[in-house]
Amino acid sequence: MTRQLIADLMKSETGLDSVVIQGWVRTRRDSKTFFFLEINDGSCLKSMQAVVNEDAAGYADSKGIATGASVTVKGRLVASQGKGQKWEIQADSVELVGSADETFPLQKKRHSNEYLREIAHLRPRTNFYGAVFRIRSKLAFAIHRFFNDRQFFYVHTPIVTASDCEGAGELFRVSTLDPKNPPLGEGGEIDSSKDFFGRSTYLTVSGQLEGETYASALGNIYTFGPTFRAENSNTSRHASEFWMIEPEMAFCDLAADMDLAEEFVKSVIKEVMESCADDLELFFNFIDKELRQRLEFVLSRPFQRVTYTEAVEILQACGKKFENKVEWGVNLQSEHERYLTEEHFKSPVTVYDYPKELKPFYMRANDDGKTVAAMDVLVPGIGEIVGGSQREERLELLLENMKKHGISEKDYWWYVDLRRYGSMPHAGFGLGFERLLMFITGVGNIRDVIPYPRVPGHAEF
RNA sequence: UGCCCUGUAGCUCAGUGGUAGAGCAGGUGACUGUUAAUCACUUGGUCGUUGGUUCGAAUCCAACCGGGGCAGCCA
Repeated sequence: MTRQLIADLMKSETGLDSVVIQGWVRTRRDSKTFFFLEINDGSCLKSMQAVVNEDAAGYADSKGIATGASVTVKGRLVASQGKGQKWEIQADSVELVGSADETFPLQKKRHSNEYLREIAHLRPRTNFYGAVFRIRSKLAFAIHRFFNDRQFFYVHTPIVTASDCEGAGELFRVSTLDPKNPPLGEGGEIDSSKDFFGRSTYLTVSGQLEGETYASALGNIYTFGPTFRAENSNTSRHASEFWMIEPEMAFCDLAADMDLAEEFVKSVIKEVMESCADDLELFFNFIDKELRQRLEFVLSRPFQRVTYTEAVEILQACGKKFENKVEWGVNLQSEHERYLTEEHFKSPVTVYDYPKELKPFYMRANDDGKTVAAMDVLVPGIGEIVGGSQREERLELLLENMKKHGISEKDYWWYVDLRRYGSMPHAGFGLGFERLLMFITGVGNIRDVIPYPRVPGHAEF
């Protein structure tokens, strides 16, 4: 007899004569001749209450069945006499599978997220983290479905890469050289040609450039995989290892790119709200009282859309004191982005057409000579969740840009080739998976939505 | 990387210069339906570390270590 999932039993229309559940004891309440067990098997937020009378098999040996232990309970699914649950199991037998002694760190009370991070191997056994990671799974699936439904192809871009991409932040080096005795070149520098790949390699910071090559063949593609940034960022929304979704569309301009980003965010939120209603209740009730309203608001209204220039004008005219001055040509700071999305528009905002000096070499120059076809989607509470652009498809302009940014044409020969052979307008964006999950759950720290978060100084587990 | 906050029992925290406390958890007992069960009793501490000030330091000061927040960088 195989175990049945509590998620399924909870939905049962009728009582059942013979059921088996296996899971972990959340709490035990003793009475003189019987006890209650609350058992969670991870299949859903709810735990199943089992009533174990003294005539149940295993009752005599049940002393070790305490919080944290794993158990098998066989019995009948019956309507509960008590309040708080529809169904409970009247146990015919109870069996201790694996005990948990009094050192088991999870107690039947609230723990701080900071404490639970230190026991990240056990925290998924709590209601909060169980819900986070069930939703994480469903969200990932919703993302694949979104693209699959629209005939996008899923491309696996490399995780080890040689492109010191975009001249952006620091990269993690990938090497098999002996750090104590690396081969040296004539100038005393490490000779990467002797390394495993015959050159310097890194963990990817983005699959975009490779994604563009596949969009230039399959049409519409997306990537969804781990991404690594070695920046010494210490904030609640940065991790050194995170997952990113990067669609890339051939024959597509910035307007359609923004349309897709907005549709994407709405669609996956809608799907998660339907498929994870129970788990989301926990966040609505205990994490953020305004969360439900905010998600429904996002679904019901179009995103606001402003150019960078308009955003600057709004910020300059709003009369609010900012720590950092707002000036055309300067990056919007967190406080500015937050003002736009949280106070001025009170909704997600897409800001587009940024000054070209602020953006990387691959973004397409606009006709005004000053801006590029870039866009960021900002959401309340988190800030930037999507960054994207239309790519520069014109060979001469791309080469010119690369020169300006000090990027070697030789290293990116294959990327430049796309502009030589059948070039076409194309666009895409990158979306931080964890940031989206934070937005949907209202969880305030990225370390609480990744099973084993990697941040500067921390790689335990 | 910069600025700020913080470290007391297994957990959450009180104690702010004069003999270390509470709730929960753990243990023992009671209880015929509990829901973070309840009730009674009970175990449990080099007050992060090192140094300094003081007759006396959990308390004041410094450094270091750990945790957190904000900013920059971005997703």
